[in-house]
Amino acid sequence: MTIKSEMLRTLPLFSDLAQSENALLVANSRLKDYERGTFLFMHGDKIINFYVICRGTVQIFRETPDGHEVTSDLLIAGDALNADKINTEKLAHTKNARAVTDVTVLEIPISWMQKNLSNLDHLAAHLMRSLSDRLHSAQIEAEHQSTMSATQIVACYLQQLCMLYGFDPDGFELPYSKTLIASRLRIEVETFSRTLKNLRDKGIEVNGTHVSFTDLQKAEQFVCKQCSLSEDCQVHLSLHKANLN
Amino acid sequence: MTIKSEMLRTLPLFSDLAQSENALLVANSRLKDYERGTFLFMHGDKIINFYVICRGTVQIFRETPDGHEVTSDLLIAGDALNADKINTEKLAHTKNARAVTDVTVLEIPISWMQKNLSNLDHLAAHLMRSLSDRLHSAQIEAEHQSTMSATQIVACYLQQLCMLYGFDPDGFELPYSKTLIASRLRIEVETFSRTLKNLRDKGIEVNGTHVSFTDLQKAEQFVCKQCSLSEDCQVHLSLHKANLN
DNA sequence: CGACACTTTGAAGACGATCAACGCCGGTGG
DNA sequence: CCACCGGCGTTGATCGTCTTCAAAGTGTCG
Repeated sequence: MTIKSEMLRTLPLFSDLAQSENALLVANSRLKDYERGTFLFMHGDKIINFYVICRGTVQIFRETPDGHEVTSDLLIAGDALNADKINTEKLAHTKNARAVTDVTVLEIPISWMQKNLSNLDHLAAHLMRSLSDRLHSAQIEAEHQSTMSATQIVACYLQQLCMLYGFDPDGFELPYSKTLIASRLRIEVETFSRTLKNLRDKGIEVNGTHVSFTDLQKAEQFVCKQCSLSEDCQVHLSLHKANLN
Repeated sequence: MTIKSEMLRTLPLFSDLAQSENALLVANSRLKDYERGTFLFMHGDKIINFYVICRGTVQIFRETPDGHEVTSDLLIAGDALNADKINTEKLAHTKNARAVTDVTVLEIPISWMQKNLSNLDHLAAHLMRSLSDRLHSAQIEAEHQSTMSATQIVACYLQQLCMLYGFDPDGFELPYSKTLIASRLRIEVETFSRTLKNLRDKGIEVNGTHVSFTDLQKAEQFVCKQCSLSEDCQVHLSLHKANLN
């Protein structure tokens, strides 16, 4: 039980909760593992749980009528899932959530959240914060999609990846398959592959799964300002470094 | 003072607030008019207020380096503005907000919101709901941008317009200039203009500013499912009808 | 070894952006 | 009253970029 309580405290979402709040959460949640490839939920399933990812990566995606897979998000440790379902009348999921790697999540019944959120001041604030952040990123991304070239989008993503995951700019390995990344960026694998060549001129070298920023300054000025560094990834960073052990 | 109190109650965001909450809000907010073309705030301005639109339309937009104007949102009566700024450390706006028509807004200091939100249970819940909804639309839109053709996007928008604004599908006038709509949809005016021709085959007739759905069934199956009707526009609808008088 | 998923490369095609020109107003000023 | 202008909308032609289709190379795992 104490393990769980400690686990909760390492999650940014629950970091500074009052003793009582923490205890309540511990009592009303459970840690669960999902094996690589298994589904947390599928399109059409009843909306039951709110999740916080503790370990691994979860892919949120939809299938288009023609059987094509469109991923709308890749969630990592520290991210909340279904936060936007707490205040809604929707009963069924419209997307699928699948474990990309082996995954550990904290599950909390949405119904419980709905009833008790007003008693959990700090948590409510964190959730709002989380929603705001996510909304912000969504808007930035939308702007990118319509403003920047595929090459710029990829450059931007690689840079974000590096910051958010705490990788070394001088050299790191892509955490996902190129197919998955391309899908996440809403471009075709072929296009993605081709952009990597163009990026060499922009100070970003990619060979196989190995990425390195060879000319940070040149890379910096190629991607948009908004993406170069944000403050709020620090929480994630510490969490990830803990997981790297 | 009672007028303002009544005004508050007509806003979905504040509809079912407790007497005490309502009173608090009345005391800490003010109604303000903005003339067509004036700015509520500009890029770089300090973030001061949370707004709720009571009348008119507000355009949220950014200027790209090359002087091009990219609108990220068009807000109408009932919509909240800056809800995502309540839980943030950001100090300055990154976008502009301009009155498209003469506008009335309710202004509430963000700093006050930050301090008192935990005492306003209902309001907090509404705000979360509002954020969730907005996030949801943003995600849908992102999906659209990468999945659908310009023609489909326009069809989808026209249909949403019709529902959200409570227009008659048999015939209504576009509420904004085509330039503005195109910008909102992140396509060029020329492209927008051309899509309108294609739409005739799909059961949507547009002449000048006049729109009419001539074949609802055909139109319906041309746009995506998610856009065909959502429950939560009812609140807006009633509000708008009140404004039409 | 062979099946299969992933990645790369090439060639063709589609779609939207861009550039340029024109018609259509509504307003302004001579 | 007319001439001129600027903003808006349409249309045509061209161009660039991304998708699509096809093929072949790479790697992994049974």
